[in-house]
Amino acid sequence: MRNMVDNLVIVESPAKAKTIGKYLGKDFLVKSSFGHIRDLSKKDYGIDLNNQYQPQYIISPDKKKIVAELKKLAKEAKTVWLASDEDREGEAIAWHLAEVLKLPADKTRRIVFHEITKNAILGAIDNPRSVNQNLVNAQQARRVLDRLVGFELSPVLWKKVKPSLSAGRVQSVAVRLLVDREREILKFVSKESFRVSGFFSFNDKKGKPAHLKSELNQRFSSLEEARAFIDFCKTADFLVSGIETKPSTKSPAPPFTTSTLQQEASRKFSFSVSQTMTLAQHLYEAGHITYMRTDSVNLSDLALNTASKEITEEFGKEYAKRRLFKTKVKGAQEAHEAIRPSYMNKREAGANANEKKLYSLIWKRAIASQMSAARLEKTTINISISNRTERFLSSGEVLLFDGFLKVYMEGSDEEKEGNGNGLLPPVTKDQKLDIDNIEALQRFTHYPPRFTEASLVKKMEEMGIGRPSTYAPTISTIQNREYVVKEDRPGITRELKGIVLSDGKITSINKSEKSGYEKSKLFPTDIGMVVNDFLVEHFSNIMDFNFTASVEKDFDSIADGELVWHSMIHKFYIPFHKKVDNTQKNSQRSSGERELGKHPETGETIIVRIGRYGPMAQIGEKGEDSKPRFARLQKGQLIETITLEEALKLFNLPRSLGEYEDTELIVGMGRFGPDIRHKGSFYSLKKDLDDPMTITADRAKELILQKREADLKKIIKTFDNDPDLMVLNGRYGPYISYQKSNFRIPKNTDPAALSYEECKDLIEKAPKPKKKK
DNA sequence: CAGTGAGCGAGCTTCCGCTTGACTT
Repeated sequence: MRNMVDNLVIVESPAKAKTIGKYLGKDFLVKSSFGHIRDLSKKDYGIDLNNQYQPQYIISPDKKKIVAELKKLAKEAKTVWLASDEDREGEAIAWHLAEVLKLPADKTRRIVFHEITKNAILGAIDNPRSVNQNLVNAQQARRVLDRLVGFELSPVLWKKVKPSLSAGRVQSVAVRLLVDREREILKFVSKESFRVSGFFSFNDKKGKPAHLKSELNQRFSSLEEARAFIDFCKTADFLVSGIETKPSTKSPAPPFTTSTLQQEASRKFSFSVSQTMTLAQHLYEAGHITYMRTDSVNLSDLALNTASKEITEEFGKEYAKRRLFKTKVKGAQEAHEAIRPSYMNKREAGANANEKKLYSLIWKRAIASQMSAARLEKTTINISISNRTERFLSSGEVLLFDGFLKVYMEGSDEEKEGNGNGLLPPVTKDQKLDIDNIEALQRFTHYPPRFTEASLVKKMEEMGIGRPSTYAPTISTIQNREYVVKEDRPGITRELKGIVLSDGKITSINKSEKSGYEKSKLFPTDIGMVVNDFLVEHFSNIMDFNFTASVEKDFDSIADGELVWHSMIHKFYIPFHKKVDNTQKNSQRSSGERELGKHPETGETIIVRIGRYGPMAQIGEKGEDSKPRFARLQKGQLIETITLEEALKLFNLPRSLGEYEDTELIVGMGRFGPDIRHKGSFYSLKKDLDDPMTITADRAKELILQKREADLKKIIKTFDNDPDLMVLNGRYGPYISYQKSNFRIPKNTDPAALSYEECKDLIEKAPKPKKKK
């Protein structure tokens, strides 16, 4: 048995516990609580509405074991150090620990540190305090408010829209951002203009021919205007009227926070936010990086010093520059450092290719943040046109000193357009220029971009909605609820009108551009839109983008001891609950129903709406002797935008493709999208490849044969005496399939060698399936 | 899991923020 240890330190994360344990030595035992240990009970909201909103806490089931262990250790220890994070949630964790472990005040110390360095931790031990009850109360208010909002709003949706839906302070506003943006895009009308580019030639001082590319400082709104201008150019003189050089500098971005890491990993590697977090978690647990859920851009002195040393050694003294960054984010709590390598001189780490990529990104960003600014020189050449006020401009940028750009350049969400980089040819002032050609080309304004997971996180962070620990889960939730889908969508190729002046003649040119291609973008669904509109109509205060900011102000007042937390909740809850009640009783069911028009032949009304199984179109109504007909909407079609013609087409399904193997082949829209039905089996069409409206019988047969072959490959073993039992190969390896249920095979078992009896035995002994939808 | 588009009515769903694994078919 181990000797009792005098000092028990409790932190939130086990990886942190390990590191701190090393710094504190053998008089201290460092353990972790694995985050919160208690939460509100789910019964009756877990809140006593008649008694000042008293929270009803229960130990979370998955924390029972750790709580029992901590209880025992706390009893044995002389002093218990509560070292959870220094923010609202961390303070609450410390308080819950003190309550649950029944810690007497005289043997309990609350300590905090923002960085995991020996000095910071020893300093914290020297400066203990007690639990700050005001801050705890601010957290309780936050928790109770979120529970009340979520658990009162969601049931309204179950009744008025669809079961199992959800609403909440954070997720509903996230969806609203997407719906609002989608509507902006839907009503967007792109404007055309004509951009004029001039290509000139001249002989430089040595008489060598050189070329200069430039752009007119004005666009024309029609091809006619552009043509008139270019026509004028035929006889005009072009002269370099000015050369302007301006020095400029570019400074590095701050080191990563959770949100900026997610954005960069998305831009540079196309990682989803949850993928980024999983990789970062691994790097953290392996000791390669600091904590990955943070809103701070701060670096410890130790990190600053080692970064400076690394930069000086690697690139030279002139590349190092100590920089301190300040957060600009609303409501940042800054309990940790920025995300950085644990050891700044370690250039590579990670167990696989993706971890290595992410680590390298973190290293570059952290190192770059401590490097000198890049120095540039930007040159603009002005080209005047005789008797015209317009000018052609040509610009170039020369890098004088690369500075931080030597290691890292931040990505951008905006697509870049045009020239403006690189060296310019050696023109001199008053140089006369000859026309190579002058071209006018149609341009179209583009609608605002749809959100990616990462750009949505960025927006949420800017608005102070959600926390580093919840960005990824929130993004998952709104997709799981099917408020939003992440998809690629093909764009269109657009023909561009244009003319070109060359050799004194103007001719038409044909060019085209790809437009509107969307890669891994978030699209709101019909359900998302209907739920959003319902909530905006009935609960405009919760859906207001400033709701979180305004309650955060109240939480701050509670933390400062200026506001009693349950009074704040009461003031919110009374009118809110009244609205909930009123909406439950009086509001209409909401299905997003929209009338598209009448059937061209029968005159029946055609509507689209959300039905029990999702968005659908309906012809006619239920009457004494009339039965309505139904059809599912296809992927990418929205209730809000579908046309009568498109809706009518949906009723062409299911359709017959003739006979195959003496049985009819039918293509239709099934629960999982378009499919082929044949002999009681279903064969999914390949998305983006097959169109149910046009698919041929030959292609259908091909799909059937492919599926049959794939199924055959899945079979490892069958048994003649019992066709229900099979050993199959699945996504997670071999498994046993029996009467539509699946069973695991223990590791180190050869699936092909299993006998019938062994299989039956495994089925018998299998643990009962857990409840799942 | 492969239809259907409403209905007996029981029993369930749901929030946000802290943390990690466990484990899927």
